[in-house]
Amino acid sequence: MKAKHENTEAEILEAAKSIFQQKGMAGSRMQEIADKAGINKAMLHYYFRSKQMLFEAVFKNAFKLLAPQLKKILDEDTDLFDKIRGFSNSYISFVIKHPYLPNFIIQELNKNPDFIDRLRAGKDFPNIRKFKLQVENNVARGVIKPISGEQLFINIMSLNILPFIASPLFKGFLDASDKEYQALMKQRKTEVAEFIINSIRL
Amino acid sequence: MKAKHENTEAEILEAAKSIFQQKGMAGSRMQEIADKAGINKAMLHYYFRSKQMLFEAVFKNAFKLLAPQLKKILDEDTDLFDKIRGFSNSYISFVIKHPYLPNFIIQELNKNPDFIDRLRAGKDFPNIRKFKLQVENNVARGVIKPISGEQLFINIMSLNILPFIASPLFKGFLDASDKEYQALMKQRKTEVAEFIINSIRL
DNA sequence: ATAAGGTTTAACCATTTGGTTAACAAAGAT
DNA sequence: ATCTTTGTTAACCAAATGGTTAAACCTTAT
Repeated sequence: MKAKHENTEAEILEAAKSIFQQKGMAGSRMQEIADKAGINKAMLHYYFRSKQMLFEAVFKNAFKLLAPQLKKILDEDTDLFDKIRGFSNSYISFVIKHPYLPNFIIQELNKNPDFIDRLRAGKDFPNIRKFKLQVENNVARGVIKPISGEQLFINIMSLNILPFIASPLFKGFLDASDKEYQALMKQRKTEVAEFIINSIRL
Repeated sequence: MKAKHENTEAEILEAAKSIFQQKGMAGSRMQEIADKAGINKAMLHYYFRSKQMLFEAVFKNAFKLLAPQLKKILDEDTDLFDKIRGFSNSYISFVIKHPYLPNFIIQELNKNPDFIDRLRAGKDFPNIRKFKLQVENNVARGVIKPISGEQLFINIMSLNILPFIASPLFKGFLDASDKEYQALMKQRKTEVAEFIINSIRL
């Protein structure tokens, strides 16, 4: 074997992802990432030069995972109602796999809004154009009440994303245990889509 | 005058609020807070002992500002639909005054979920019981479709809060300028409430 | 006036932290 | 075999950072 670790770079990225997504850029320590990867701290710099560059690698990877989720709702060619149901359903599965990811992206984007420009340059950046047309078409055909694609998109995202991002706050207000809150989220898996569809259906 | 600054403690809190809410606990520097307050760094420790205690003072103040907003929807005695309209309308004004506050609370609660227990001890902690009864009553009277108070509460919060928390992300997806996004938010001031009411009204 | 009290500051301190270096190890190339 | 390249480590470094201290300052009470 050439290396003690099979794929050091990937192991660093995995550890960095875990630490960065839980503690954010400012709250994460290079030493902690190295420890988690079971690797000498100098290796982080050997492979990624600086904390900033390691962070950006993690961030881009995270965004690459999230983008396809959004593409489902923005670019697919399915019926609008099915789309809403499909997204709400699959987003929850996604969050279970990557609990810290959406919040991580939103937070670091808040602290560094110009990241979005660099992301937009990437080919797989989600675009709302097609979704807008679909909504306009459904409005014109009298299938749904008048609403702009932007507002509907924001509504769908909000109803699906915030319950996970703000779970400690909601757990507090609802006085719900982890288990109870999880049950609420499971229930939402179908209920959210119907909530949205009920609102716009004519 | 006894002091160079009229009310040093308040000035520190104001500066700390500004820095902490923008950069979070981990990303904030005591020196930066002192500079912003135009005050020697030692004063921060003189009045608040440690960064942690200064942070908790800021956090409690922030929560004290947010709680009454939620009380409006949870405890007031107005009609359900008016409540939804009233909250959506007033929340946006609140966010304009305190742009970083809701995100700040959600973030720091995520990093420190046991904060919520300490907050719950306070007298003015919002409680959903009354709202649940109101929703159940409206369902029973056939005014709205069947929905649990919890889910409706989560929906109202999500639709109102996330668009501000995730504004850089949404601006990116919608390819909207600051001005355009602000216009969308203004439009939501009334539209969100109708979106919710449309969904549940029988 | 001056003693006493809280308030403020500059200088200082110990620790943490991101980053570097020089030496070492392992594998392939010659 | 040994030279070269790549990967890895322990030790180190300078800067940043939260926190402390001792002296100075200012106001009020005596």
